[in-house]
Amino acid sequence: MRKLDNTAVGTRQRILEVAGEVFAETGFKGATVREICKRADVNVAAINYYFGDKEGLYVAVLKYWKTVAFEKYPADQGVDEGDPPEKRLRVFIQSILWRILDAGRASMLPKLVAREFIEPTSALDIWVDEAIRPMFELLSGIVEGLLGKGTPEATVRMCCTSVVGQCLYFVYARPVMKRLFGQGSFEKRDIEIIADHITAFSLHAIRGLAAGKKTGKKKGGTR
Amino acid sequence: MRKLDNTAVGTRQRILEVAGEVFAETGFKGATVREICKRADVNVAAINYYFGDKEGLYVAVLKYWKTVAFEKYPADQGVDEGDPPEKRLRVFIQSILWRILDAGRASMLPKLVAREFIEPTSALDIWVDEAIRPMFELLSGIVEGLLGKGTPEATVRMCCTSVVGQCLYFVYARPVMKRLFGQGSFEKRDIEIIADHITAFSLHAIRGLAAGKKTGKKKGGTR
DNA sequence: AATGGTTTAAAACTAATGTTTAAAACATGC
DNA sequence: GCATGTTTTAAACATTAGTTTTAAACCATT
Repeated sequence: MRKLDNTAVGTRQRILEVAGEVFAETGFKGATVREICKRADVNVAAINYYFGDKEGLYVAVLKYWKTVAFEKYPADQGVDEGDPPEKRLRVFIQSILWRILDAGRASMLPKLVAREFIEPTSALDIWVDEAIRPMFELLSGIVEGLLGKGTPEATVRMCCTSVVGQCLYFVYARPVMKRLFGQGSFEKRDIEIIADHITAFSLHAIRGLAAGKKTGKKKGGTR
Repeated sequence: MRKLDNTAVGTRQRILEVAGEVFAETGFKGATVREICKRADVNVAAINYYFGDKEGLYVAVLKYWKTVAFEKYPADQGVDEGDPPEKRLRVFIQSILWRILDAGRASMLPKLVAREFIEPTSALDIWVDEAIRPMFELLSGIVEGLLGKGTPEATVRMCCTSVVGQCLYFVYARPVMKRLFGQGSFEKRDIEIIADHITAFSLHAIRGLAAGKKTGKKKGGTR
C-alpha cells in the first residue's frame, strides 16, 4: 500500500481532510471508519484515539470544514453598508453561489450540510446559528432596503426565502440538472451568469412587489 | 407484541407502506430490515421473500409511492391550455407545493426524493423521466408564454429554475426554518400564502425581464 | 543513552445486519 | 380430505463495522 508523506501533515488533520469527502459521499451511516482510515492512510484505531468515536469525528469534521470555508468566503465579504441595496444583493448572491458551487477544497461541504437539512443532528443547530442566521439577517437588511422601511416582516422574510431558494436550488438539484440538461458542473463563467440572472429576477420581483404595495394592490398576479 | 389486523391488507403492501417512512427517516443505509419488519409486523424473512433483497425493496418503495402521489396530484391537474399563463403559473406552483408540503399518506416522499438528489441511485433516472421532466416542460411552456415567443431557451430555463427553486426550498429547508423562525410545518392556509407569494414574486420578475429585453436592456440590475 | 509520555499498529472482540434455511402453517383446487 | 403450491415463522449463518486491547515504535527531555 502506497505511503503518502505522513510526516508532512498530522494524522489528525489528514483524517479530517478525507472524512469530509467520505461523509459527504455516503452519509454518516454509510461511511465506514475503515474506508476513512484507508483513504487517510492511517490505522483504524486512529479515529477512536483522536476523536473518541465515529460521531465525535463527524462533528469535528463539520467544525473543521466550516472554519475552512468561512476563511475562504467570509460572510460579509465585499459588502459595504454604504453601497446601494442593488449592488449589495448582487454581492450577496454571488458569494452564496461561490460557496455552493466552488469546486475547491471544501467542495463537499454543501453536500454535508444538505444531508444535515434532511436528517438534522446537533451540528445543524450550530450551522444555523453561526452560518445561516447571520446570512439571513444580512439579506433581510438588503431586502428591506429595497422594499422600503415599513414593510411587514413576513413579506421581507418571504422575499428572502425566494432569493435563497433560487441559489440553493443549484446545490441539491445538480444531479437533476445533469439528467435534465446535461449540465452537472459549473465553471466560473457559468456562476456569474447564474448570479446575474438570480439578481435580475429578484430585483424585478422585489421592485414589483414594492410598487404593487404602494399603489394599494394586494396581490401581484392572479386570483 | 401487538398484532395489527394482518389479513386486512397483504404483507407485501404493509411492508411498502412502512418502508417508505423508515427509508425517509434514516436513509437506505440507516434503515434496517428488522426495523421495517417490526413496524410492519411481519417476519424478517418477508422482505427477502417478496423483494429479493433490501435494494429490491427500496426501488419497489419508490415506485409504489410515486404511483400513490401521482394519483392524488396528477401533473396536469386543473391546467387548461386555454387559460392565461398567469393563472396556469399559479396552479403549477400551487400543485408543486401541495405535493411537497402535504402531510398526507405520502408525506415522506419528498424526503425520499431529496435523498435521491444528494445520493442518486437508479431510482432518480426514473423519477426525472417520469415526474420532473414532464413538470419542467409544462412550466417551460407557461414561462415562454409570459416571456414571449422568441425568448432564448437559456432564459426560459433559468426562469424555470428560479420558480422551482423557490418552491423546493420549502422541502429541505424545513428544519432550518424551524430553527430560524420557529415554523416547521405548514397548514393549508400557509401553503396558499406561500403559493401567492411565489406566484407574485415570479410574475413580477418574469414580466420585468420581458420588458427589459424589449427595451434593449441587457441586464436587470447592477454591474 | 535512558526515561516517560505520545502515537501507531495489528489483531481481537462484540454487536448488528442482511440473508438463508428448513419446517410449520395456510390456502387452493381437485 | 388430500395434495400441492404459497406464505409465514424461528433460528441460524456469514459478514461487516465500530471499538478495544496490547504491544511496539516514536520522540522529546534530561
